[in-house]
Amino acid sequence: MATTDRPDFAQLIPPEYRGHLGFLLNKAQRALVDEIDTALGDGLAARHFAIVGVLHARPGLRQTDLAGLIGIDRTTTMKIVDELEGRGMVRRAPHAEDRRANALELTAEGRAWRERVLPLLIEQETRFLAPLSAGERTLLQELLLRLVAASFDRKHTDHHHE
Amino acid sequence: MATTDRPDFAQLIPPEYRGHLGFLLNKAQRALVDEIDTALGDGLAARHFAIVGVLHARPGLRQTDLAGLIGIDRTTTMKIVDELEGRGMVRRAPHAEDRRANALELTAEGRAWRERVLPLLIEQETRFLAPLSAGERTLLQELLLRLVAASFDRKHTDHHHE
DNA sequence: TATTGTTATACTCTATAACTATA
DNA sequence: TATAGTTATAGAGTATAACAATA
Repeated sequence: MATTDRPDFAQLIPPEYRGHLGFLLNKAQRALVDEIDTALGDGLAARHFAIVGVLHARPGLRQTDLAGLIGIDRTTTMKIVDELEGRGMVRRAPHAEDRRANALELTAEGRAWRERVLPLLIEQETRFLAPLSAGERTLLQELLLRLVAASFDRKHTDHHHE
Repeated sequence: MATTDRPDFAQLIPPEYRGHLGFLLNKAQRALVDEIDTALGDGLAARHFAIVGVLHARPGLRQTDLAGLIGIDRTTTMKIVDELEGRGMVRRAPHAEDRRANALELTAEGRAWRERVLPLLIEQETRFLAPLSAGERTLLQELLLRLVAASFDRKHTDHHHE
């Protein structure tokens, strides 16, 4: 149904790994992110776009909240925000209610970059998902969402008796 | 259908990311690998088990072939094989037909470790996949396999005219 | 006391470059 | 010339520990 005029490239994957979930998740994730990073170019990566996307939806977010939202450490967030600020895409404004905190905002340039690369990323994701039908794409997303939500559950439900 | 006696933990995932494939793949992969690494303990990780599993199925494999099989660089393979050899689980035997090459083999201890941890890993994967029905698990695996195979295809089909 | 941003530091995973011994 | 293993090194990506300012 997909590339029937070619050899079956699933054969490139060793049989021992075809059912190995960790392997498949790892390869799928790296392939997608690598392709996105290549499409973005210019030293900017999927990670940068992720933050720009969040700030577009939630302007004024604190750095710590941003870190919690995307599930990485505050100090890791620092570095990415530094890079975005260095390119003039993000501004660290003083927070109105807490003088310790930064209120993160997109600059006009940050918004423009987002508008510019959004079609590229959609095209990239479309190409990556091309082997699946529309229904399968939705399904894949839903299945992954349930797995991730359950793992969040396990992690956040602190087992104090350990 | 899954944990109906609890709040919906999908809410922990920011709405901006619920449909973000890269985010979901990333979190799913890290959650699974982290849980496996914790279950294994003792400084051994999913990566070590992956190599032991391959050598169990294909004794006498060269290091370079092993690297190609699991899709990581030779030099990365070196380190993991070093660690396994240091624990007496893998032996670098001389290759019968090529004096440059190593023929990698599991030792008795390597086989014993594999037998010992295999149930742990199955239990871990079962727990991770618990939110999905049996049919959904098979489907997830199949969808991921098709995506990974297609990305291998794109990578191995060299575009000489670039 | 606790939290925000920050810095310094370290650890993991991965790859590139170059060496050596074979082929 | 090319390849297998190896070593040294460097780059991402991530986290922990500790500090100053503020809560």
